[in-house]
Amino acid sequence: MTEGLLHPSMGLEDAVLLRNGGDRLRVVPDEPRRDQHSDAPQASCFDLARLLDRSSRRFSGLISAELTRLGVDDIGPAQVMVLLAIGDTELSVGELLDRGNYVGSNISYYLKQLTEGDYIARVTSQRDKRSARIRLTEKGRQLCADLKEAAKAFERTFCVEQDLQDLAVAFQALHRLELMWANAARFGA
Amino acid sequence: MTEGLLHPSMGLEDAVLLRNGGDRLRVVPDEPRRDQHSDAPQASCFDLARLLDRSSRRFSGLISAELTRLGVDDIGPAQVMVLLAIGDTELSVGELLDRGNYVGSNISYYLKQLTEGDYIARVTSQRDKRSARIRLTEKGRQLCADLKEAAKAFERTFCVEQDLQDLAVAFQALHRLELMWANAARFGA
DNA sequence: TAAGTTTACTTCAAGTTTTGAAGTAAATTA
DNA sequence: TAATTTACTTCAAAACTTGAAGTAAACTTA
Repeated sequence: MTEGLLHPSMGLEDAVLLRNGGDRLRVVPDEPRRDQHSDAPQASCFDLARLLDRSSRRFSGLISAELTRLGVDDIGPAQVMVLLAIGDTELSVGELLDRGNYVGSNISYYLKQLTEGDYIARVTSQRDKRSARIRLTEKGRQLCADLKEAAKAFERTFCVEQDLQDLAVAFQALHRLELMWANAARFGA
Repeated sequence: MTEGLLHPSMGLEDAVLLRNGGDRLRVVPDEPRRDQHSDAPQASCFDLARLLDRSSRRFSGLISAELTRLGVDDIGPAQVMVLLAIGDTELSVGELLDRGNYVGSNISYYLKQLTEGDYIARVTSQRDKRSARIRLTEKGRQLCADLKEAAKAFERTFCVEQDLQDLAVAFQALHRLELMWANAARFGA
């Protein structure tokens, strides 16, 4: 049933992607090119950007729904992303900033809410008293665990092996693109 | 309790992804396993979501910078996404809604600004007078063209072949994941 | 070591964007 | 012809983002 929803024709003609020693996927042309019409629409970086945008919105929607189901109503998907970014580590605001490419004042705003909601705990670092150290509270950890459980349940129900692999593939490729965009930002495109 | 953001249970070890007749990429095991250390970080869907988020922000930043460079200051990256979503076609608000998975009132808001800035033209459909038909004006088309030119210039300068392939790969895989999330939303995960 | 600079944040006040609950008007259906 | 549905738009409140201060600790330098 998924098949019907997939829209056909998109660049990237038949190809073989193979993972080499390091951590890159390579696309190599498939033996005898079957479709010569390379007018197959090639995804531009704008197409990807729109897809990123749309996917984010979609995913946020899912998280929102799950939060509602869990009876959490003092934080939204954006704050959840921050929780997930923190994960099991204890880190400084600065590190968190880097992790999510956030703006400082913005993270401060989120952290305030998360602290008020008791999802995270902050202590002033002893080493450097300017720096705040952040970590999840039990409540925060629990919420993350619940969400992960929901995600797993969802995967078990709806995902085929293929989907999980798509996830890995998308992650890898996107990760590298992001690094490139980061460089672009540094150099001033 | 919580086992971190990376859950270590998904096997994209050495593998070959190949595109079959339809439009799916498949992963098949690679001959002699080269890297045994499968501690290669495994991405969960939350990791991907965060990456999506971060990448979007990054890309928005680039667009903002480019808009500034072009002297455009009446619209931002979000509006640009809408312009790009419209592209060369003439479509109704409803179609646009689907394209970007937007919320109705939200698109209305964007369209208002884009109309005021003379980037798009809207005419009431003759067939169905409730429906507005949208298309880019010359100004809108020009802006899109300028941005695409900038993107190409950027690609020429910074991208290696690999990057372009990452783009295609990320697009494909993410596209399918998005469809899955869309289904999840329909079925109520 | 006093003075200046940088770092690591936080706060605040404007904006901007998003949401959701109406509202409007044209099409459809009963 | 009276509901109902569809295709939007509007509005106001909430959420979010930005950028310009502000604070205080750490570091540099004269």
